Amino acid sequence: MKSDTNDILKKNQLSVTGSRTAILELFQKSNGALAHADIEKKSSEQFDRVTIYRTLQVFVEKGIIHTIPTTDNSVLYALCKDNCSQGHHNDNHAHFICDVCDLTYCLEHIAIPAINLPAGFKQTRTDVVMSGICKNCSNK
Amino acid sequence: MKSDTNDILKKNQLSVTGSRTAILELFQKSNGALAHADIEKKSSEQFDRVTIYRTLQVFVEKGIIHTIPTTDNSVLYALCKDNCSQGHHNDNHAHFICDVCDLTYCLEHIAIPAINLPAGFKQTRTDVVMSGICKNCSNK
DNA sequence: GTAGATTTGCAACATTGTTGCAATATGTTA
DNA sequence: TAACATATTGCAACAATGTTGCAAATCTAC
Ligand SMILES: [Mn+2]
Ligand SMILES: [Mn+2]
Ligand SMILES: [Zn+2]
Ligand SMILES: [Zn+2]
Repeated sequence: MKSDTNDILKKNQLSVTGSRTAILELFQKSNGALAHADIEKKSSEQFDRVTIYRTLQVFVEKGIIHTIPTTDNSVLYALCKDNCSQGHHNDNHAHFICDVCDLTYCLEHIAIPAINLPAGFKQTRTDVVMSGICKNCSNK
Repeated sequence: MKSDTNDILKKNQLSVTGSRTAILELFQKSNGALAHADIEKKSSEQFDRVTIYRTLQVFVEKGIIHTIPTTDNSVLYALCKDNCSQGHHNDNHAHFICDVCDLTYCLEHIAIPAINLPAGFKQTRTDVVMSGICKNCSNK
């Protein structure tokens, strides 16, 4: 795990630091997406808030994590599993946010369907975010 | 226009007040979606910030406006044109956010395609948000 | 017009995000 | 390994955004 995060950071020309390693591990351990606030809580007392902001920013730029839009003034982040790279994200999968447990899933296997835009519009990114009740919460 | 907003408010069992009428008119005049901050600027000196928060909240609950998720810690709002009602939104169209002019379009004519979820997941809402360059900005 | 209910503005506060800068940690080279 | 140059971090100060309680003002129904 440690050497894993190490590799990821080096591959992206980032120096290996305590906070970057820890935050990256948090994402690897987590089974869903994380909000800034989640990271702040899960790694509390460890890093400054500002460091978390900056780390997330760098990770997004480098294509290590991607963002997920929400309707509640928060942004979620999740590990990129496709081959994303500096300034070029490639994760065109859908996302699912459970209204019950609040877990956010990357639906890696659900590709985003092509959508016909009106003439003149050029799309560079498409987000599909569904919400409802997840598998776990349905079976209860 | 005035009587228009009047009707909308009454139809939704809301008392007709200055701020509600003004904010509703703002949406009607606007050709795109509005963020809370936009409304604050466009109606500055008129209403308290808190009133705007509460008005938007009520409008969403009543199905007068709908939300659009973004990846920048803000939520956008736009008039519902379909027949939405109290607690039951019906606007399943896609949205487009222009990276250049920052205008957000409701693509009323672009229905959201059905997406096959993994077994156990039950979807109640789907947001499709595209970004790129809009028609206007392409032609320049 | 009045009474009762709703809405508003204000104040106070909490949370979230940004910036500059000095101290520290990291990677590199000798 | 030690020293250097560079990148990262933490802190402080600040800005922006969001929330709550409550009294004053406004609205609706009668
Ligand atoms: Mn994802
Ligand atoms: Mn819309
Ligand atoms: Zn769930
Ligand atoms: Zn544009």
